[in-house]
Amino acid sequence: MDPACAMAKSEMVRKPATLKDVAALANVSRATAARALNSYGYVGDETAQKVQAAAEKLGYRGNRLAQALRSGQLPIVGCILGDIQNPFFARIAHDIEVLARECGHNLVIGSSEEELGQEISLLASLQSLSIRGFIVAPTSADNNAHLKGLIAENVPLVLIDRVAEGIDCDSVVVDNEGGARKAVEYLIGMGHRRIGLLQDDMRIFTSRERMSGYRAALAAGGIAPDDRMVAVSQSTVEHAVDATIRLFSQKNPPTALFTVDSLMTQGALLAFRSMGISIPHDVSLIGFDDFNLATFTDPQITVVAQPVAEIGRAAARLLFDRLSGQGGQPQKFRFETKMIVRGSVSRRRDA
Amino acid sequence: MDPACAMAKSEMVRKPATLKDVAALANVSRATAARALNSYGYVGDETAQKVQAAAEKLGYRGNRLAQALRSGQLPIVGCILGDIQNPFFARIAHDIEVLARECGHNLVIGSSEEELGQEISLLASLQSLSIRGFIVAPTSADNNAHLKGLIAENVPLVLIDRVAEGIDCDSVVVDNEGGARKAVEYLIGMGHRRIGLLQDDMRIFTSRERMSGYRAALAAGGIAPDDRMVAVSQSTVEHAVDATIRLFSQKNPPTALFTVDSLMTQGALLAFRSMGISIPHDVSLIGFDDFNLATFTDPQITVVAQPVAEIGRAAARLLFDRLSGQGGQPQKFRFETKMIVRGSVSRRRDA
DNA sequence: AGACTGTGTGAGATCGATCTCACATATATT
DNA sequence: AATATATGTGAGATCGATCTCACACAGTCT
Repeated sequence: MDPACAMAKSEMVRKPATLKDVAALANVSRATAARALNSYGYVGDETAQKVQAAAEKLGYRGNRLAQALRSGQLPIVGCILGDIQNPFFARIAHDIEVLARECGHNLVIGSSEEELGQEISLLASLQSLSIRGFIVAPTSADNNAHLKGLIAENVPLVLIDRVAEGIDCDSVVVDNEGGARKAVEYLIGMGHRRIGLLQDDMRIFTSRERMSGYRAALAAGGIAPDDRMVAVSQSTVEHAVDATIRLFSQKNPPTALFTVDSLMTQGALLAFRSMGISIPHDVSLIGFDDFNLATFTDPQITVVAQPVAEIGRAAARLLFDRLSGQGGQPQKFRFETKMIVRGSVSRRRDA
Repeated sequence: MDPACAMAKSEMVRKPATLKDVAALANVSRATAARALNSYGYVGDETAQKVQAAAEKLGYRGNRLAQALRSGQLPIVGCILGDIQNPFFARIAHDIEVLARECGHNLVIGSSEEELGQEISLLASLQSLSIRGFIVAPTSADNNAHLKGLIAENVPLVLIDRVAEGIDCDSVVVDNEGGARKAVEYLIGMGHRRIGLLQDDMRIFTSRERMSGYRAALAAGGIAPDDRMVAVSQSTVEHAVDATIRLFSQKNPPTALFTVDSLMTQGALLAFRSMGISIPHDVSLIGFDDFNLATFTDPQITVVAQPVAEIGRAAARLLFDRLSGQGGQPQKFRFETKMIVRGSVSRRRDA
């Protein structure tokens, strides 16, 4: 009556072969089979061949779970980023995955969605897997007991894109403050004085640093900071559109805008278009983080570019160095940014 | 002398607490502790509380590896896609991760980079993890013994974006042929007769289907297929640039181009710009798969959009339905595409 | 011959959680 | 009082791979 039952005898779930099966087929003990397959200790030539043949025949493929339980380590690394849909993180995730594969590891990925709670529970869940190490872009710069916990348990951790207070471990970030400062100084040099900032949540490390670069440049240019010039948004195109519209709907809107990441830059572009504001005629724009789209618009968008191709690789390299037992002081990389001048900033004569 | 040794006594690797530790602290057996924590079988109230307290105190967090070894299943699903950097796949990966998390699972991600070998070894490596199920965008439509192997071992598998010959399992794809056909018919309706196709490797399922829609539309329009109108490229912006340049450097270039994915569409855009070819004046363009950039260009690009927000969720839903024991015939979803007419196609009077 | 070393092998413990079973008690039913 | 049933608990097996240890035999050296 039930076809699944009819199938039961012939075609039922073919379980993967275990070492015991191999040993039985080769007429040796499990211990000997293990020695033959992992080539350690003494094994007779003939025996070794028998075991190899048996393993071959059964399609034996070890059980990494059992191995990991014994050794205490699963050859997997975890990676917790803000959002894989952000091309910046997508690139990083990709590079990490490639390097992990080269090192015989797999990659578990999780999005914190910039929520601390999510980051914590994700981390806990991965930690209980005896995962070997983590690469994390922490959501919060301050609130990081969970990261301290990792370090206390001696699990290798590399922070990426952002560092966290009181966490002493390997890290790879860029010079956010310097990059932001360069950008804003450039705007000031072009005659702008009412310079807007479209920034992300201040919990986030990069947002803080970029904000601080913005402030430093203003100060150096003798411009008083003005809260009306600053809008806060989440890092999505949609939120950035709204924030930009708010910022530019006031009486005395900025003459230039600095956006702290590429999704926000895109949001600003959309907002300007919908408001009929033209770049660079009506307003100048410069964004942190380069992105494909930046060269497709007219005019092309001037940006502060990060060495995105190096960040993921550098972080993965650091992690696998630790995993291979290298000790020593934590290494802290800070990459330089590079301003790419295109056409979205114009000189301002009045002001 | 060695600071690491000095540290050894006080601050050495704090191993996570095991059930045994909890049981010892609560003065009960492991069995009872397990019952108390997982609430099954009979446990005295007082005992249960003691155990809870002990677990709390030690920060006990079960070892998923050990649990998985016993149960035979690790609460992780695997996902093998072409390339997370492609926004289409990034979106899918993100949606799958979210749903996996809701179902108490983690996500292991791998890029096949469209290489069959990579796909096979990645799959083998994940299979030996006793991973519970897979979502795969198979590189090759024909060569799929590894997928058959999965099914033989009764590991739930959902194919996404592409199906594979002779593999009978759940799948989620879009109507590639219909979408491509609509696009090309639209071009024909606008008076074009020399219609170029920029396509991906023919191993790939979507590429085949889109090609076939292209051919069908030509045939229906009474246009003889012409190999000189077809260029093959890998699915990256860079390769697409080259291919487009080749295609449009010939004597009688196409008057319209249909590109089979968004990265190729971007490549074509760059190529046209570098060649001084203007859209839609000199050439009309329509791409498969919508993308952010499409609305930022001038003119905006007409595309055949896929319901990208539904694909990942649908696939994950299918997978978790299987994991929760639902049997029955494989379900095969095929989503409709939708043409979004923007400004990159112009009517052609001559021809 | 007796004491070595060098090879080869298997029995059994281990990793941590879970589950079955047997064995206690306590309460309820005849 | 005798039997049944409900409740609570622990000893030990299990998942699969690996590693320690003990043991067996070969050949070598005094």
